[in-house]
Order: sequence, then C-alpha cells, then structure tokens
Amino acid sequence: MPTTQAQAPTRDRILFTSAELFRRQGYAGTGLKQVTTQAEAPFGSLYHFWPGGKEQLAEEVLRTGGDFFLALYRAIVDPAPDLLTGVRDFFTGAGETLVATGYLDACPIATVAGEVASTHEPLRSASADVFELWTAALTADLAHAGAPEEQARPLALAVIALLEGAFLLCRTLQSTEPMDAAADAAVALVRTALETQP
Amino acid sequence: MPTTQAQAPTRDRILFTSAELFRRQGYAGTGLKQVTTQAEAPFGSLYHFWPGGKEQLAEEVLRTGGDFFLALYRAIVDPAPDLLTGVRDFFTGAGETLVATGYLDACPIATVAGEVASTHEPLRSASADVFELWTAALTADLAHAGAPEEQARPLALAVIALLEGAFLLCRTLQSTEPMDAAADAAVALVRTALETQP
DNA sequence: GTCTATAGAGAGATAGAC
DNA sequence: GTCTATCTCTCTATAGAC
Repeated sequence: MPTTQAQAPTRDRILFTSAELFRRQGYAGTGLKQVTTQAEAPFGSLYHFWPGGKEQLAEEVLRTGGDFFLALYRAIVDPAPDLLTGVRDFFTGAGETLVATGYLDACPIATVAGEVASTHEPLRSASADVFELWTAALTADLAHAGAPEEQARPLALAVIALLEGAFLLCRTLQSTEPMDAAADAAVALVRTALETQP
Repeated sequence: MPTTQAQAPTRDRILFTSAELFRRQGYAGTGLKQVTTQAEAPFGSLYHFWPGGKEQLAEEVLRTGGDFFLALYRAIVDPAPDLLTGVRDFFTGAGETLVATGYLDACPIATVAGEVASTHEPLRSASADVFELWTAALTADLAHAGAPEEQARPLALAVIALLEGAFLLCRTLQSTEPMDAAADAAVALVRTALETQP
C-alpha cells in the first residue's frame, strides 16, 4: 500500500518512500530499485540527489525520521495538561498507529538501527544522534516537571527503552498488548519520580 | 572474531555461526556464503541440512536462540535468593555481555525479529513464539513470587520491553547507560508489584 | 537534471562428481 | 553425505544519451 504522495518533488518522494521501506523492511532488506519504483522516480535521480548512494540516503532517512518523531512527541506532549498525561497519550498514539497501519509503522529508526549498529559505523552514529536527541528532550521535560535531577536522564532512557521494546514486541506479536503494558509501566515510573521530593 | 568451535559437527558449526551473524548483522545482511565460510563448512552442506534454505535455517536459529536465552534466564534467576535479585542479575549480566563482546552480542533474536516482522511471515511467527515463551516464563515467576495475578503478564511484557529496548539503545549508543537505567526501572516495577497485596 | 541501459559484484539456490 | 562449480537473479553503482 504505497502512501500517496501526489506530485511532490522527486527528491521528496524518494526520501518519503525510503523512510517507509527502511523502517518496515530494514536497510539490507530494501533495494534501491524498489525505492525508486515505488516512488515513481527514475533510478538515476537517486544518485543525482544522494551521490553517496544507499548509505547517504539512509543517513538522511534516519535523521529526518528522528526529527519527525521528536516533533510528533512535542505535538502530543506540549498541549497535554501535564507530562504524565502527555507520556500516556504518546504511548496510546503509538499503539493506535500500529493498529491503523497493520503493525507496519512503528519506530522510524529502530529496524535500521538494530541492523547497522555493528556493521555500518556512519549509520550507527546517526542512529545514536537520534536516540540522544530524544533522550535529551525527555530528560529536560522530566526535570522541568519536577523529577529529581539525577533521576531525569535514567528515567528518560528507561521510558524510551520501554517504547522501543514495546514496538518490537507489538510488531512481532501483532498485538498492542505489549504497548499497553509499556504505557502503564512508563506512567508508573514517571509518576513515582515526580512524586519524589528532591 | 569467529568464536572457536573446535571440531564440532558441521551442522552445529553452521548453526552456531548463523546465530552469531544473524543477531549481529540481521537476516538480509547476512549471506549464506559468509556463513559457510566462517563456519569452515562446505557450502552444499547448508542445503543438505536445511533443504528449505535461508528461511529454514533462520527459523531454527530463532527457536534455538530463544531456548538458549530462556535457559540463561533460568540459570541466573533460579539460584538467586529472590526474583527481584534474579531480575537485577539478569540485566546486569546482559550489560556485562555487551561490554565483553564490544556491543556485538545482545538479544539473540531482536535484530532478525525487527527485520522480518513485516516481510517474512514464517520468521515473524517463530519470533512471536519465542517472545511468548519468555513472557510466559516471567509471568509465571512473577505470579509465583506474589505479584497480583492480573498484573503478572503485563509486568512481564514491560520488563521484556525494557530489556529489548535497552539492548537496542546500548548497541546503538555503545554504552551500558541504558541497560543500567532499564535495570533500575525493571527492579522498581517488580518491587512495586510484589509489595502490592492481592 | 532526467532518464535508460548496463556493468560488475554478490546473492540464493542447484546440479552432479566423488 | 561431502564438496565444488555454476546457474540465475538481484543488488549497488555508473556511464552516457537526451
């Protein structure tokens, strides 16, 4: 089910389709020919826009996917009445997206990150930058909401680990049960930290 | 760094090497030629023992990896003075293995599971069986240790999600910081559940 | 810049000698 | 059963016409 991209510019169509295929099929499992075909773009355009080939394309996919996911987090958490509600809403939304896409779309970078961690250093590094970006954002939010300073970062890492682990379990089990369990766990952890007086 | 397998039978050498390469490089990223070369086995032997080819081999790798990891869990948790200590020891051991292998060896099935969830139904199904096996074991342990019955399974899923997410973050960030954070979170969650009187 | 054709390497799989 | 040679297909990448 190729998502419609109407008449977006060639470069954008390739980038969008790459992101979709990489997060679903992985880096090695996605062919550049499949990308250009599904994006309805000429094969040569890919090397015109990304002279560094597959690796350069994947790096941009990882970074833009990371930025997109952070923006999604902001869009959900910032309007929420409090951080606890925002975190729960984010996990709930993740579960809803899984169901809506038939368990195809979960984390924008996880599948590739797992593949490349031990094999493609530039891509591992890009994935690390993304995880670090998310961790910093959640750490700041937790500290701002009143979590003890030394607990904020470990708690942020644990919440992101819960989310990533739940994504993998949900996609594999084709069920949102793990996401529901992770949501409750994340909320419980955050609540405890926020109730602790520094 | 091919792990030594001395003079193990050909079939075992191929299986062992496949497990190593699949969990590090993923399914699509690992070639059968690379497997047989590193296993010092003739290429044809692979199709002799696994007539179903790469997919059949990967399925056996997933299932034996799942059994192995459960046995490792049992070996750590059963002798522990209590479940809380056992869970902490398991997370600690996971972190130590990551460091000892230079962040190469984490979960035996996660990298492949993430790749195949949307692309290879027989392998997704095998991965699901493994996660279900682990979940059932931890659920039973939690219930036996005194967690309220309706909390045991969601808690087991959350702990496994924490572990899987931490594996991904640690491999990507090349740091055990996420595993330490996940360990504390898992212990806190389990402790709270065990302190709750049914 | 857009697009096609193809090069060169490597994949998974198989045939068949021994 | 063990092992080698090779088949066919697909991959990434590039050359070059337009």
